Amino acid sequence: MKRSTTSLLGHALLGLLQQKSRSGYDLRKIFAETAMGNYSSSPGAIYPALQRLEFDQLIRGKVEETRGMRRRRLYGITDTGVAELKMWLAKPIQPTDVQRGAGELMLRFSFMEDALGVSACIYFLSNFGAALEPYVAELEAYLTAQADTMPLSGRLALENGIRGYRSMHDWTKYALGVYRQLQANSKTHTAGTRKGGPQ
Amino acid sequence: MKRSTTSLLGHALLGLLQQKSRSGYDLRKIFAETAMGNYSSSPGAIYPALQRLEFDQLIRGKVEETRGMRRRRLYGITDTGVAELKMWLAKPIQPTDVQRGAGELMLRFSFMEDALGVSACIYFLSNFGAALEPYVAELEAYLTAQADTMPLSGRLALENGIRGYRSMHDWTKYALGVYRQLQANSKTHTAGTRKGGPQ
DNA sequence: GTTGGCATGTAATTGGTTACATGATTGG
DNA sequence: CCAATCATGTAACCAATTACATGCCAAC
Repeated sequence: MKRSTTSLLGHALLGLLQQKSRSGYDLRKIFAETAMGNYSSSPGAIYPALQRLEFDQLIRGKVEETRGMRRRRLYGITDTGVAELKMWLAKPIQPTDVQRGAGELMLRFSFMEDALGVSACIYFLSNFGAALEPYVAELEAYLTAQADTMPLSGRLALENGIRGYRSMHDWTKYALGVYRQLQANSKTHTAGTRKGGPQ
Repeated sequence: MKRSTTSLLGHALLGLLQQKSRSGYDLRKIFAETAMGNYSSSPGAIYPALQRLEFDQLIRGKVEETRGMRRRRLYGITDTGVAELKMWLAKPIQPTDVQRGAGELMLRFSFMEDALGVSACIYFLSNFGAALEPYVAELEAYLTAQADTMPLSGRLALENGIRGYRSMHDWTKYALGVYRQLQANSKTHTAGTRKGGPQ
């Protein structure tokens, strides 16, 4: 057993463990109860994934004894794990990433600020927007070209896709604005306004 | 080998084969080149899936000889296949369907008109909208409750999700309008305007 | 003292990814 | 004839789903 690659779920776990140490159960609850509902959450997925990450030395588990609690294994990220996470986060955006629904890109973005900082987020967002534009254009071209050969429900489904990607594109602009303002603020008053900003 | 369940890819193939008979290569091209890019398209996925469908008698393949073309196996859907497809399309919408990103729901909708007719589409769209509303509300509640405990990029990612679902909700209303109008038209002039409608 | 939720795991099966292999046919 | 593309497949590997199993601790 040599192991080397890390799956999408593995990276999601890495990202969460970089925020703070957690147990497998904590992680399952996050996937089950929070807005990250689009990931597995079943024990048969989480625990093996954690074992793989630990085998690869990306995380390390310690049985959290004492404290009157049930025995639970707390996982923390290692330096190697942080490095792997950063590499994953910093990967350039490929066209296929956006074709496949952009779910992985959004996951990466949600961990990005803590791991890579604000300027990396800005860079990512502008690349993301630039990747969305031609893709939306392509979908629209396909729609106008093929509209009369496809069934109405197929056409409407495609229109939904276009709307979704356009909304995502709008969002990149909005998020860029938020980050640019945050960057400007941190330059004017040298230290203040971490977390929250104006209103 | 008994087989009985059909995967998502299998249902996508069934839906496409219900429109018309196609070869494995045709199907691969559709996944690779059209807006259905969020499905596999690799030969290692398509051909085994077709074999499973044929084993289950949901489709039937015939080598299309003659015609000066290379040998290719044309698959057509069977009556059993149509029945399975209709069952899948008619399944009630579960909350998990929308949490998981609604991709499967949109796939079902895109095949729905041909297989189940306009009134089924209307029924589906109104249920879809009804399922989206509380989910959007839940996400928004989570955002306002947790906004200050999450990193900014996480918060923004969540906002993107909310925007996406809201756009989908708007779309269900738009699509409902299109179908209602189509239904009204087909009642006034008893026969006309199949495929295309006004304009 | 037993029910129910916390917490961790494993085994069987299945399906997808990647990569490779092969042949036929058309176009230059 | 050679390259590209059409067209179909297979094999190794891996990860996720489902379902099951277990054991602790708290509360009633």
